[in-house]
Amino acid sequence: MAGKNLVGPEADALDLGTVFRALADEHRRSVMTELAADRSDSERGCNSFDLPISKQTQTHHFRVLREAGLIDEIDYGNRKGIRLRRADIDKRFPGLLTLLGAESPGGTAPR
Amino acid sequence: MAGKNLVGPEADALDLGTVFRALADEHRRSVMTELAADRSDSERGCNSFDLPISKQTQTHHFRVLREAGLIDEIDYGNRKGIRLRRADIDKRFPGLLTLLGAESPGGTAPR
DNA sequence: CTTCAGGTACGATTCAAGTCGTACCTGAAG
DNA sequence: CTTCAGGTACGACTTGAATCGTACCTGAAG
Repeated sequence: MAGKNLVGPEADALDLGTVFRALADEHRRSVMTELAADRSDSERGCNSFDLPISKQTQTHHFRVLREAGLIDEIDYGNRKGIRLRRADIDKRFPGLLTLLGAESPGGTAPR
Repeated sequence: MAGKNLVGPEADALDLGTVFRALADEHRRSVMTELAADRSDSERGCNSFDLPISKQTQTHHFRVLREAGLIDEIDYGNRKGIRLRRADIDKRFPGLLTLLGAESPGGTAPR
C-alpha cells in the first residue's frame, strides 16, 4: 500500500541535454504538457494519458522522464503513480514548464 | 558579395519538438548557448565556434539549427555567416534562450 | 590561369532510440 | 487457491541521427 518512490536525479543534477532529449519525443512531451497544465499537481495513473502505444513502450517513456528528473514514479506493485516534479523543474529550469504550454502557434494551427 | 539568406521556417511555424530535438545535441546546444550569450546578436563565422568535429558534420549541425528556425545562415559562396533569430525565438518561445544560460547547476558542479 | 581555404553533396558506417513480442512478476478480486 | 489487469524484463527489429571519407563547388588571393 505504501508504494515506493522510484529513484531519480537530485534537483541540482538535472541536465539540460537529458531534459531536451526527453522532451524531443512527441509522446513524452504530450505527457509533460498534460502534467504541466494541471496546476494541482495531483498524482495520476499511467494509463490516464491516452498514449497510442503498447504498455511496454509506455514503461520505457515513463522511465526516460523519471531518469531525466521530470517526474516521480510511485510503485504500488501492480500499478504505478505519476507525479510532476514541478518545484524541482521550476528551480533548476524556470520557464521550461511554461514553454510546454506554447505548443500551438496562433492557437489553432495543428501543424 | 551580397550573400543569400538560406531559407528557414516562419516565426509562427517553429515547432517545439523540432526545437527540442535540435537542442538535444551537445554541439548544437553549445553553439546556441554562445549565440544567446552575445546580446549584440552580431553575425558570426561558422568556424568561430570551436567545434571538435569535421566540417562536413558542422555543415549538418548548422543546417539542423536553421531548419529548426533557430538561426539564419547567410551564404557568401565560399564562406558562411551565422546569426541568431532571437526576436523570432523570443516571440514564439519566450524564455527558451534564457534557459540555455542555466546550463551549470549551482555554478560549478560539473555533474 | 592556378592555388587554397571554406562549404557542400553524397554515400557509408556506426550507434542510440522507439517500438513491440514473449515471458514473467505483483497485488487485488473472486 | 485461480484469475486478471497493470507493469516490468529482456530481446529483436527498425528507423533516425551523428559522424566521416571522398569528391566537388565557390570565391579570393597570387
